[in-house]
Amino acid sequence: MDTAAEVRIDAPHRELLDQILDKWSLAVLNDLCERPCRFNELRRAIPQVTQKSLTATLRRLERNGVVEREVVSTRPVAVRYRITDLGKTLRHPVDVLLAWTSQHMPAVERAREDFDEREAARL
Amino acid sequence: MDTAAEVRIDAPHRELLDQILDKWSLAVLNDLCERPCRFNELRRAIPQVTQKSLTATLRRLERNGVVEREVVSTRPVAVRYRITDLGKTLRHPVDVLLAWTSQHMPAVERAREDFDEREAARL
DNA sequence: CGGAATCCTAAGAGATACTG
DNA sequence: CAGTATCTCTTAGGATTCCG
Repeated sequence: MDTAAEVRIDAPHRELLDQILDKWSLAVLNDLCERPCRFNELRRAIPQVTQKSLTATLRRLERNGVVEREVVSTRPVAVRYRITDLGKTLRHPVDVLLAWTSQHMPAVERAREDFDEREAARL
Repeated sequence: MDTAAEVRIDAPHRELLDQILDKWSLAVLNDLCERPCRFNELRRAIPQVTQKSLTATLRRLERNGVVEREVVSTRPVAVRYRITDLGKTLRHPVDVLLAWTSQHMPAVERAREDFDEREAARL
């Protein structure tokens, strides 16, 4: 795969990454990649998220076109969230990212210990 | 490339991503991938960053083992930041990410306009 | 069920001034 | 040069309550 070696990280790109890689978005996208989900279904799948944050995350993802919100007018209403075609294209970048964290987590943890140790010794 | 389809996004992975993909880290890593840089060199390369945020970013990256800090004891002191071998392995994931934003930015912007328009019409 | 509205706090960002 | 220290201020986020 040839990737650009000299990519500009300007404000728009930075903002987009912030909105798609933020605290809860990855978890939401991951779940929606497997299957469409109801609101409370997502809440249960991501136990630590608050209702407020989940709502905000879903709105943001919807606004950016990677998630779709479908209201089923039963009563009480059912709301179904699903990934869009655009959202599916995020799968690869996200997987590459998570593969990196999985693979290098041990090295990172060693680095942290070393750093903290040196820091402690310095005092 | 085979990437894991079912990766858990637990707290440690989330935290690591937060520390490496945060607001200024990508820009710093990008610059350090090209060449080692002095502190003020980085400041100039990333005009909007404040000294405080740049310091914090560099410390965080150093602690996670992706950036190295070398103090040259001249006077006044010179400090040289360089990417580590571990840091170099971030190049690919980051490039994939930036390739995604570059490629899909137009679609995202269209989605945003549609969303905002619908939002305005709803009121 | 799927939120919206409100209140609150804690972390981060900016600005400014100072230092080895 | 490369920071640290301090202060203020804004904002993201949690907890809680209420609603169609």
